[in-house]
Amino acid sequence: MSGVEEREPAIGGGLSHRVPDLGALELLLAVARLGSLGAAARELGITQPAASSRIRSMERQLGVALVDRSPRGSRLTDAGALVTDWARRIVEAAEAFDAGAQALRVRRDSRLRVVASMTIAEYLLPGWLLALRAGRPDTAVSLHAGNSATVVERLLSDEADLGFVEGLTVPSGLDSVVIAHDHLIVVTAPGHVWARRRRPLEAAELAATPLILREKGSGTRQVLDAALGGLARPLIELSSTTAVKAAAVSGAGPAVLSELAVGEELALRRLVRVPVAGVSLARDLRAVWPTGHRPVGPARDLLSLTRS
Amino acid sequence: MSGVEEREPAIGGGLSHRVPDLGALELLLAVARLGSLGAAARELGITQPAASSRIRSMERQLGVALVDRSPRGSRLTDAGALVTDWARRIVEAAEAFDAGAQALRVRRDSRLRVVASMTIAEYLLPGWLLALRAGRPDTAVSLHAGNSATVVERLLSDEADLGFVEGLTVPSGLDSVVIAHDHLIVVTAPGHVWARRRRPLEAAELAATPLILREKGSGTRQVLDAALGGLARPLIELSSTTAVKAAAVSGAGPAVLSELAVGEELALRRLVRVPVAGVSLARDLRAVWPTGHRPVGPARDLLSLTRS
DNA sequence: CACCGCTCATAAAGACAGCTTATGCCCCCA
DNA sequence: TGGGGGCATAAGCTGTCTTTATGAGCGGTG
Repeated sequence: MSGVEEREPAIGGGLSHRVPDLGALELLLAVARLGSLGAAARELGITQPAASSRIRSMERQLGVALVDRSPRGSRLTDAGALVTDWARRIVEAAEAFDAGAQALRVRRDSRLRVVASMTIAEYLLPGWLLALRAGRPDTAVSLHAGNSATVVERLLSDEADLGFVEGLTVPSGLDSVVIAHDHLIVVTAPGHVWARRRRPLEAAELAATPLILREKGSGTRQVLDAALGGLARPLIELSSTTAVKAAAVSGAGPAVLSELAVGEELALRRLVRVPVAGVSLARDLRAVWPTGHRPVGPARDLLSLTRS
Repeated sequence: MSGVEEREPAIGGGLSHRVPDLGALELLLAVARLGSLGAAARELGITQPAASSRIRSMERQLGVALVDRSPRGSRLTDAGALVTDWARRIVEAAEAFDAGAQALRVRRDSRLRVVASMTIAEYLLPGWLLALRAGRPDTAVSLHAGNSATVVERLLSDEADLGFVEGLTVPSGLDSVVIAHDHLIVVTAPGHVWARRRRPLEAAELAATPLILREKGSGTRQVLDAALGGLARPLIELSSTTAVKAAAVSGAGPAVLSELAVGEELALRRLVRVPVAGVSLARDLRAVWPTGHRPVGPARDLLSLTRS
C-alpha cells in the first residue's frame, strides 16, 4: 500500500547545507547573464572579491566547477549551465514568495487592498503581483485570503478594494467579471489503468469510483459534488491540495484537483490527466467588487493584468 | 526590547534579504506538519530555542504572524498557511537542485553513471533522481550532460552506464527504449491573436510566420525544421530555452518550445498553447545503452522509474 | 614596448546571524 | 499539587560573509 500521509525522508537532513543560499543563486544567475563576476557583483551591490569568494565556495560545496574564469570574463561550464537552470527555478519560486509575502504584510495605508480565495491567492496572485510591481513599482498592495464569505464581507465593509473568488455563483451585492476559467481535472499516477484511457470517463463511472478528494465543504469538493449530483465517493478525504496531490502521485488512486495545482506534475508526467465527458467541472474565476464601485486606479491595473 | 529599525535594502535587488533562507523555510514546513516548534526543532536536529528564534525572526522579516503559539502546540495562521504553500514550492525546487547537483558531482566510483541530453537533464532527471534516492538511498549517481554525440561517445567508451536522448533517430551502436514523448508546442502570450484561435494552425501558416526560436543546431530547432521542411522563419533566435520563454511571455511573438519547459506557464496562463495540425512536432525521449549490454542493477532501477 | 583597462585571486580584519546552554513562565492533566 | 509538554528570553560562542587593500594575467593602444 502506498503511504497517503505526508512524510519526509527527514534523515540525511539539512537541505540548506547542500543547497547554496538564495544570495549565491542570484549571484550565479547574474554571472550567467552578465558574463563577468565583477559585473554581477556590481549589480548586486557587493564587491568583486565577495562575489568571487561566494562563487568559489558554491563550487566547493557542490563539488563541480560552475564558471570558466578568464582574464576577459567568465562563462558557465556545461555543468554550470545546468546548475544555473535549476537555480533559476528556486529563484523564481522565491520571487513568487516575496511578491505574495509583501502583499500579505498588513498595511492599512496600502493603496490597493485585495482579498482572494485560497486557491487564487496561492497559485495566481503572486504572479499577478510580480507583473503589477513590474508595471507600477510603487503600488503598495495588501492581501487577505479567505473563503467566499470573507471576500464578500471585506469588500462590503470597505476593507478591501478588489476581490477574487472561484465558484459557481456570484455573491449578491457584488459586481463581477470572469477573469479565467479553472477546470477541475481527474488525474492519476502514470501507472493507473485510467492513465492509458482514451475514451472519456462518464459521469456515472466517475461517481462510482472512489476518489482522493478534498474534504466536504472545500470549494473544489463543492464543484465536484454539484457536477455529480452530490454523489462523489471518497477513497480518502484530505485537508489540503498538497496532500491530495501527494497521495495521487504516490499511486493511491485517482484524484480530482484544480488544473492550477498540477501544471508541473502533468508536464513531468508525474500525474496523467484522465479525459472526462458529460460532466461540467469548470468553474469561473471572478474578480468582484461592491456593486457600483467600478475598480479604478491600481485596482483597475491589477484587474487588467489578470485578463491579459 | 531592542529596537528594530526597518532597513530598506536597495531597490529591486536583494531577494535574499526579503525571503527567509532555506533552513527557515524547511523549519516552517516542519512546524506546519508536526504542529509544534519543539517537535520541528527535534526533527531538524536543532534546539527548541533556535527554532523559536528562527520562526520569530522570519515573522519579523515578513511582517506577518505565521504561527499561533499556544501552550499546547503551534498551528499556522491563515497567512501562515499561504506562506507555507509558497515556501513549499521553494523547497521543492531546492530538492530538485540538490538531486541534480549531487549527481553532477564527478565520482568515478559512482555505481550508476548517467549521460543525458540537456533538456532531459534539466527538466526530468532531477525528479527521477529524487525518486531513485527514495527507493535506493545508497545508489551513487553521476550525471554528465551533453548533446546526442556526447551521449553516444560516453556510452560506447564505457564512461556511462545509461544514456537519455531526445531526437528523431536512434544513434547506431545503441539499443534503446522510448520512455516518453515530448511535444514541441506553439505558445503565445495570452494577448496574441493566436491565443484565441480554435482552428488549428496549418504547417504553411506556421512556416510563414516569424517565430521566437532556439538557435539553428539545437535539438528543438532541428525537430521544427524537419517538420516544416527546413522552412522555419525566425523572428529572433535565442540561445536558451529560458530566453525563448521569457520573450514569449513578454509578448514578443509566438514561440516553439518543448512542452516540458512550459508546464507551469501554461497552467498559470502566462502562455497559451496554440493548436497545430498536420505537423509532426513530437519527438521521442529514449533511454539508450550499448547494443547488447542490457541495463542491470541501478541502471535498470532508474530505467523502470522513468517508465512508471 | 610600455601603459592602461579590464578581468579575477588572495589576504586580513570586522560585522552579523544563528546556534547552544540555562533558565523561567504558562497551561493541562494525573 | 507536582510533572511534563510547550514556548520565550538571555548570554556567550562560532562561523560565514563582508569589505578594504593588493597582486597578477591578458589585450588593446599610443
